[in-house]
Amino acid sequence: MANEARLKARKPRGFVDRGPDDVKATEAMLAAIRAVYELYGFEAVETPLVEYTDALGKFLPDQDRPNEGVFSLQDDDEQWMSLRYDLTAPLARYAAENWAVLPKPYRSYRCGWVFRNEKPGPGRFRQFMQFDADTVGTGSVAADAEICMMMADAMEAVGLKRGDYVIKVNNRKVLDGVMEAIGLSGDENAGRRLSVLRAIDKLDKFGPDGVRLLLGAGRKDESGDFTKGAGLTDEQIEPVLMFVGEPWSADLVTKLTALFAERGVEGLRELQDIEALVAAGGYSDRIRIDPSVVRGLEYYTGPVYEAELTFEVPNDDGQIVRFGSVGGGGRYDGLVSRFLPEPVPATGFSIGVSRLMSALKAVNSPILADAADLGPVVVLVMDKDQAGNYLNLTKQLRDAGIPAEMYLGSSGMKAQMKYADRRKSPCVVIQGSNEREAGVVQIKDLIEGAKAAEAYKSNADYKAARPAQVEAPLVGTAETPGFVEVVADIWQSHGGILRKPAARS
RNA sequence: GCAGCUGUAGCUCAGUUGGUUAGAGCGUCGGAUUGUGGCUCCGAAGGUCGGUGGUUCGAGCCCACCCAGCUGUACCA
Repeated sequence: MANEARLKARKPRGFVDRGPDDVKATEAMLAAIRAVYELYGFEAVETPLVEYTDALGKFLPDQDRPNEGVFSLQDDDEQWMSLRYDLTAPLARYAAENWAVLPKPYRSYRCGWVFRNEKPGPGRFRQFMQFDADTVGTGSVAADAEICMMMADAMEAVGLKRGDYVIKVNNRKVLDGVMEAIGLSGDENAGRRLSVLRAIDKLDKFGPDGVRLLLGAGRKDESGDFTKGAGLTDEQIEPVLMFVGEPWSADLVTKLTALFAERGVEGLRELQDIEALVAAGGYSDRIRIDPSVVRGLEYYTGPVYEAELTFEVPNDDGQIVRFGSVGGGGRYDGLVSRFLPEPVPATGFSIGVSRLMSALKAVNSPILADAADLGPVVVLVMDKDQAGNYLNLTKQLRDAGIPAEMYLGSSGMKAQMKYADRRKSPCVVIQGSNEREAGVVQIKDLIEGAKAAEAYKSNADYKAARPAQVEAPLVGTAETPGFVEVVADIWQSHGGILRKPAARS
């Protein structure tokens, strides 16, 4: 026994491997989203995984510790570079760098991996995929309304039913108005404003009572851990709770207008405009103004949106779970202009691809069923000296557009059958010396065969019966189809499609 | 980061007040069946008991520290 330490195969914490089913399903989902984005006239753009750290923004917590939150490395000229942690900052860099030549407003989408160097948790990874769409170069709320409508269409394109999701819209200016009204304006209250926003963000998690504690002295969770609150007085807390707890209505707008200074009123007007645009598009049942939406990001300056799934599903332990947010976004008027001498307003939305995917699994979205895949037809190797012959059979199948492979291992027939089974092959092609001399092959349908096998109790009977197995000649005639045709029939009968390249003329 | 809980075979887990050589089911591989995936039967491989140190005649079990995982919470650009 080798006792010396063997290298342990293990993937880094917070990262995931993805198998063939997952890859296929994700591709199908992305294709559906992409189709929606392109229908709206957005064009693709791809940027690198790495950006200069300063281009990712002032949003880095600490320039002295560049690995806090992001993955960073130093170039040979000592410049700090980082793996991107979202797709918005790189887009802002790209738009600014190419501002002179881009059509304006610039409408683009992009999909890709982003990285965050932080503690992973259930459903939270250090590498994950986002799918974004943004309009850069217009301050019109029509751009915000359009993006919300596009997100609603994307939700349905991936198989979510109307009512299973809602796009919630709020406005940072309105939140600012509320805080101004309770005396939290000014630089000296910036930290406290942030605490208030965080507390509001927890409304669906802890309810109004939990938020009240967080706005005041603080809250203790069930493990006994204590979270310090924003330290507001009761007189300050009440208006905040009223604001986030009350449904959006003309009445609320009137009340708030009386309370607000100019900036808050402007926010209210923008929300009303969005509401009207959404109604004109026929999306009022799916896009809702909701004063409790916050979005943590500091760079948002106006409308913010969130795509939330409304259904509940039991998890593996039988507990009821809500998926919650599968995407979000908003207006970030300051981000592009960091690089340019002129103001460049922009708005965009980001879909969390992995989260959306696990939600689609939970509701059995048809888009995933379509992605289910058959393995290749396996040509068994009965006589090792006939490899050229088997390879030729395999090629004939491939030429007909049927995924096929010759068995490349060294095991016997039984193991080859098991291999084909595990590959989810619909059928195998068998040619021993008898068949070869007769110019035929045996074709065994593994899926039908498995059904038929249940009828046999003894293994001897099962083997003798050879269920779901047919013989076919290598070359067909007018009366008898050849083996390629027989395999093609079986392939298609199990839902396989022929991948014949389009004929060239 | 903070708090609580948990680490025994690839997976799910037993393991007595601390007592000889640490078990089961599933899975994997092989055989019964030299040319047929299922079922059944037989067999095999697979373990630094998370790590290090300590207590003890003796530790999977007790103690300390460390590491990892899970749950909650914080942060989440």
